[in-house]
Amino acid sequence: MLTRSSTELVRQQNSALVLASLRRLGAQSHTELSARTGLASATVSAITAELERARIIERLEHQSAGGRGRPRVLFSPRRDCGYLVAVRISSDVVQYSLADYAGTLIDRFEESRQHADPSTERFVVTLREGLAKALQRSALGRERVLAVSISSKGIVDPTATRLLWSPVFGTAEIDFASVLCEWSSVTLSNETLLVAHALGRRAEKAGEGGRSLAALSLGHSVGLGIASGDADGDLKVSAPNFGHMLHATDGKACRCGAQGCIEASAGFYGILRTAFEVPPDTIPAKFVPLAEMDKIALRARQGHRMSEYAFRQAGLALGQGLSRVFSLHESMPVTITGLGARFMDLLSRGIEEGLMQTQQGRLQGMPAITIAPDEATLVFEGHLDRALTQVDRMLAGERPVTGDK
Amino acid sequence: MLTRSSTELVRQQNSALVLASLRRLGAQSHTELSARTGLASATVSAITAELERARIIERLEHQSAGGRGRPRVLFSPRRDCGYLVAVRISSDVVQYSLADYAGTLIDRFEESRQHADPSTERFVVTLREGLAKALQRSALGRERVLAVSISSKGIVDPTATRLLWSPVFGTAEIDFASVLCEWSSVTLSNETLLVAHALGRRAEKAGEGGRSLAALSLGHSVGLGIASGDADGDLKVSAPNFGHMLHATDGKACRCGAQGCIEASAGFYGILRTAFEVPPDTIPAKFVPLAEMDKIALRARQGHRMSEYAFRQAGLALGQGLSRVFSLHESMPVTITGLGARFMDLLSRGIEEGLMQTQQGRLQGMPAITIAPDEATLVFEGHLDRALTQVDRMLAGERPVTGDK
DNA sequence: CGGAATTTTCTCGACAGTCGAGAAAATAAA
DNA sequence: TTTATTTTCTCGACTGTCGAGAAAATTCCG
Repeated sequence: MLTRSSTELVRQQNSALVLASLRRLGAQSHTELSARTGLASATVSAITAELERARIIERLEHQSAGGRGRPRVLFSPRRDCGYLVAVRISSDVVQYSLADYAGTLIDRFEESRQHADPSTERFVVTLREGLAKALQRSALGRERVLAVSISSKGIVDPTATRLLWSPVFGTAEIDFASVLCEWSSVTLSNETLLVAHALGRRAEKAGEGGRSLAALSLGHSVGLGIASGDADGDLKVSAPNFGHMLHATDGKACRCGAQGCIEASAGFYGILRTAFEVPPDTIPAKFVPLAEMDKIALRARQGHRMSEYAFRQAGLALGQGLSRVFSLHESMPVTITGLGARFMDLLSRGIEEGLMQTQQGRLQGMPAITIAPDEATLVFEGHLDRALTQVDRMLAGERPVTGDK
Repeated sequence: MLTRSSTELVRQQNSALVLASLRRLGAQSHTELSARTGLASATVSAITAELERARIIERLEHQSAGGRGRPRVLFSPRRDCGYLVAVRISSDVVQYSLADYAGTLIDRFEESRQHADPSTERFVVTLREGLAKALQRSALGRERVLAVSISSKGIVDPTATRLLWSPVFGTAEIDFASVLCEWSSVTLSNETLLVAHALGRRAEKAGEGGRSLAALSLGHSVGLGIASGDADGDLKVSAPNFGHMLHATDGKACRCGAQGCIEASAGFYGILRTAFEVPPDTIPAKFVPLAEMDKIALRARQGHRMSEYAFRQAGLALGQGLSRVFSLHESMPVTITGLGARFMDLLSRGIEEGLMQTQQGRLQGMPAITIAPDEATLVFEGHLDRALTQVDRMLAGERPVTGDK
């Protein structure tokens, strides 16, 4: 059943529309806003006036650039209107980034995690300390932070607050919303979902909106994010549990406890295991140093058979996995990120082989595959856009102070 | 980017809301509508008045049942307000059903298709003839038909008009919207998607809305539909290309031309091939009579090893495939329909085995599996609900005749 | 049989929002 | 200084929702 609608909702929607346009495309004048959003000029006036009164946007005094006629006055979101903290949890380190409402990075620092103790209680304590530190370093009050956006590898529940499974904490769940209840808006996202989100936005900006795309992150673990423009032109993203989807019943042990996962063949430890001819049922190493992987890759490039084979098998697992994903969605271009992207020369043959084995592969041909080495940038972009979009909606939803004139 | 909103859209949305409520839950009074939709009484008045003026709904004179106070007057959609034709294309027959706006079946007939000629041009001609016949049998004009809903097994493009691949026509595409351009609203849906849609509505009515569910149709081919309630409580359905998702690189030839598809193991021809120990690369039979399958099943139940094995392998393919789907979405209950549902006793062991091999299976346990033998009913229900929901939106969108008073 | 109680439906005025048109403002060019 | 041009702002018309209370239709009860 649909939900009921009312005139206030209309204003809320349109305010958010204006706000999002300003934030995504930068400062814009009255007329530009009107053209971009499709709203009548009068409506834009009403909305900007309200947002200005609420001190959410401000007018930049005129940039009297050429042309005759009355000069445009540009509106722009006030950067000090609020702040957001992005927290990126990875296996060895937790990175905190503070950004303002305009999306510019203000402060960033990292806290290393001790591998020895994967207790969630301990982690939550250090997380709170980290957030407190972020506030303190920039001398901000907690009420100035409008959103906390957390990311981790692993499985996130649909409400985007609970971490159901992760390589770091295993099945020990963490409900970030309740654990950080004193913070205003807490969301948790899968890391590769953020990458897909950022790539989707970039494609949108480049005028290729609406098409689906996939982000594949290769490293110690394997992650997939899918972004597709929905009917309203809104960006829909999802993060399937790709790394632990069944690849083959080959008995390769995965660190998740199951066997035959894609990661057991295509994660760093899976490649290492095959290259060194370790029995497939061996419990995988917790962590494989990148230098070790580089050595294997070097040997493979020099023609060492088993190393070459290991990468080829990894590629095959990825290719077949992608073909299965495409069967369930549709064929789409793939962008590869993560530490493992540097091995694409060794992986690509297997990937192609795996992709072309299915009906979907034959019907639609090989998808475009590109490499994006700057995963960290993409993750941060994703954090920003998701959190700020939410903030937009929140700010647009707040009714103006009545009687303030 | 979101889309702009306006007051007229609000009315449209709320009208559709009222209309959908009337159609789904039957005749309702003013107050019931107000409570159900959350709209103010005055708003309901305005909307019902408008719909009544447009001759889309009518008031049933009072059912003065018990209770004191002014008796309620029930509104109900006018059944003669419009009609819809549902066309179900299957491998050997095309079924036409004519229903009125209240969803009651008025006429139904079938036209057999000649197997010999799978040309799409010929088919389109007979399709038009079939539709004309449906009109003529009930003495209706074409303008009275508000929607034509077509279903087939196979892959449908996202705009729901083009058939991209089907077991009947292969890769010969048909764009039903352009081929039937003289009909008002033509939509094409995958058959199992309709089943999932109908099951989703049933679950919604039973108060189990919001949860995802999957429909698995077993027969000559294998189809999957997924229904899940989205954020607005609206029903989202999709039909992944499950039958031709890669199962294993076992070299079993599929009729789609690829190898190792789920259908090559779990479709009727796949089971037959294994049971009779035909080489796996044999081009599969076009059609396997149900009696033949029953014979194999009988032998399997009597302990014949190879027949038993064939069903078990089929189950395994299904179970592993489902586990992969669950990895990409989430674990969800499965309803099994189609001719093959009668073999569930033979399939279930393999299905369970396949499902429990993955992380997802372990984390979330075995999904509930139920059997729904009445696939035809479910398909028709799906046709009705999807088409009528669309009609609701269309009727609600039409502005009233001005000056008609 | 008539009035009170009760429940439902309808109506009216207030309020919120969008839109188009045209007035007002601000600048460059003539 | 005037005119042309472009942008921004303002006003009135229109549409929509909502709450409150009037009006309608029925049962209950003396």
